[in-house]
Amino acid sequence: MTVSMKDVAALAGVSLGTVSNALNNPHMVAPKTLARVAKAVADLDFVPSATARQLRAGRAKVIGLVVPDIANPFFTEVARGVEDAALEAGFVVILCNSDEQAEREDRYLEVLQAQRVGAILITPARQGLSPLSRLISNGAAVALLDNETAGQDVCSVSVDDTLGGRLAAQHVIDLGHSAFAWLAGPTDIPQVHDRETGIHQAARETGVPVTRMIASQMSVAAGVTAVETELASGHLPSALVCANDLLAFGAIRAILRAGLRVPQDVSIVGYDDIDFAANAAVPLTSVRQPKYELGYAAAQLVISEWGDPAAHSHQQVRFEPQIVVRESTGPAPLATLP
Amino acid sequence: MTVSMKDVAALAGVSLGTVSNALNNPHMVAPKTLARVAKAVADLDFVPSATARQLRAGRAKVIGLVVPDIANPFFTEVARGVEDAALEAGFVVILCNSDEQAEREDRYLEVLQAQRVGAILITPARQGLSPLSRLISNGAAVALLDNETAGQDVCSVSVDDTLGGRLAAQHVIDLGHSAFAWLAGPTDIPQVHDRETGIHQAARETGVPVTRMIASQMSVAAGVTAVETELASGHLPSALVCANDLLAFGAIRAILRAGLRVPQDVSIVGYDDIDFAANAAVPLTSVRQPKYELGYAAAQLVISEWGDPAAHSHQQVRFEPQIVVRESTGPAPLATLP
DNA sequence: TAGCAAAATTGAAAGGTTTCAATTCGCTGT
DNA sequence: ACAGCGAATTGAAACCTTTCAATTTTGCTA
Repeated sequence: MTVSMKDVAALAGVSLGTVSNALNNPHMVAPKTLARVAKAVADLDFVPSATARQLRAGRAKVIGLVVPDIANPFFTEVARGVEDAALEAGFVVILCNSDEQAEREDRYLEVLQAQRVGAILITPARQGLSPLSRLISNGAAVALLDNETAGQDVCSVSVDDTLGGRLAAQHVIDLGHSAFAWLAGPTDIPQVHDRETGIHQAARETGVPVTRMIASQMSVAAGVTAVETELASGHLPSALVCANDLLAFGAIRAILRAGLRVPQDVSIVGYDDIDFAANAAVPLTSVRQPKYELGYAAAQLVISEWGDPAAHSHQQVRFEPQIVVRESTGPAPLATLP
Repeated sequence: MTVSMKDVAALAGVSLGTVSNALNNPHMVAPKTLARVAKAVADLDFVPSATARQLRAGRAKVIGLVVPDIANPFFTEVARGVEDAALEAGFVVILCNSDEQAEREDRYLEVLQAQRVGAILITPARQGLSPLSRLISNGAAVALLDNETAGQDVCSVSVDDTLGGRLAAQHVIDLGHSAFAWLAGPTDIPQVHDRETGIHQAARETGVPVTRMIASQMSVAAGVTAVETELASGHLPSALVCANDLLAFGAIRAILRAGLRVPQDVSIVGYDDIDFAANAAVPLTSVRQPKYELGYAAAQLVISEWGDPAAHSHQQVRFEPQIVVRESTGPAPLATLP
């Protein structure tokens, strides 16, 4: 049913080893032999078994991509970058949604170990890389995605979230807002933490007060809930910086529903600059992260480590975010909100 | 470096075959032996090589998921369903974005063949399943995702797009709009075609005229462009049914930018009911597809075919869409638009 | 306690590739 | 014509499981 190298060898009238060389080291087989093998391959429609190759090699040209949630447009873009880099290098990507649950993450890491994957790209669900160490000692090239907490034992690719936080805060401060709120997500997410650090830095340096709200998740619905709660208590200042774009969209939704206008009454800043931000009903001012590039770079890193582990030295690649100003932010209103 | 069954066998003082049985057929090994093997497995931290298993079996517990674009929230949700079903059954998902390009699709199909994947879930970039036949004859279980054009040679899981189109059209007709427009995507996309069929059916049955616009892609940006062009020519009726939610968001954006209101001046209906639709600045009326369930069902189908190909008969599973009414649609305005 | 069936275990083959030491081939220079 | 040499090719081992026929052990019965 499935055609193997043996069939090719038989048809071409050469040995197994020669077929293998024709495929992988063409320079060491005579041109006429090469042609015969090529013809046999074509005639039989032969595609070598990656499985067998991997068994021999001990590790697979496979990248395990472990992300909290592929439904988050940020990770979707990252995944595209990873996938493109992988395809170019003949790697394949296994998709693993951890849902931020350590248990599910562990499950996947075990699966990836069983697959003997050559590389892992992960945004860990929790601090530390202990569950990864087993994989690493088994020879997998690991890189941390958008997370550099774990230090220098592995590669990491991230965006400077502290800077991003500063940029967002500085933008509303520059617009003249005399106070603003920070809509954080779950505080145990490192990215959220770093953005908050940047925001506090900017606030402290300029003396502008910042209040803090917490959304239960990084989702539109959680943003709606958080802002509606705040509106009910009547404390919302004239500008709001959100931990990501989804929360920002939720905030806009809640504000419009309350009969207020964006940006005339409240300015909103998002974070991530997802695709949709540019064309939302109210185009969103946001901190852009080079998402695709992040994924692409991360994949290249592990692919190169895979290619020559000895020559590899772990790197911490860090991208710079930038603020993209659109219609959801504007000058501070003259009067205080009701 | 990597620990194999041989190591386990040695430590437990049994043969290879016994270890294998202990792992896969525990009922046929004596309890005390089982315990010894289990202890050795635990002590050595042994995880069996999926690669070796696959080589022996001739096919891998792997699902190749080939979609046009994982960045489209529809497919993201589908992917989640596929992934969950896969994980439960001990399968792994390889992510393949075809970008609707036949060439890239072919590339991936070859990769999947090399991997000897046991199953393929695909939304084909073009009609017919000729490029798939090789995979099928190699024993892969194939199911068509959201596409049933190819007939009865394979399983398929889809949503009744014709019905969906009818529902969308009927909704605006019920609201009293005396005419409406259909914003289609690329006409060679089967789903778009079927939705259009449903729309025409409803229009014909009720005698309400429908005009047709075409967006170059199924994206927000393309929606903006298409509607702005139409607005410039001044022909936009008071209701607009869009081929998917992204186009609908683009339409809303263009309409708001033109100084019109949604739904007071123009009602907008989307299609897919992506996550974001419920919480957009203007919550979107949309035709809901059971996306997650679609993916989950499709994965179960191929997994079951994989498990017992002989007992399997190809099925065409078809889900029913339903319309979800939100704030982007309202009664027809009394006056004609300027 | 011999004899037997059932239960448990073993050992070797197979699956498709890569690798590498060993062999053969084709020439060159003498 | 032939030694010597590099180039091309071969054959077998190794990678890690699963499978299954063959063998050994166990637990009974007569």
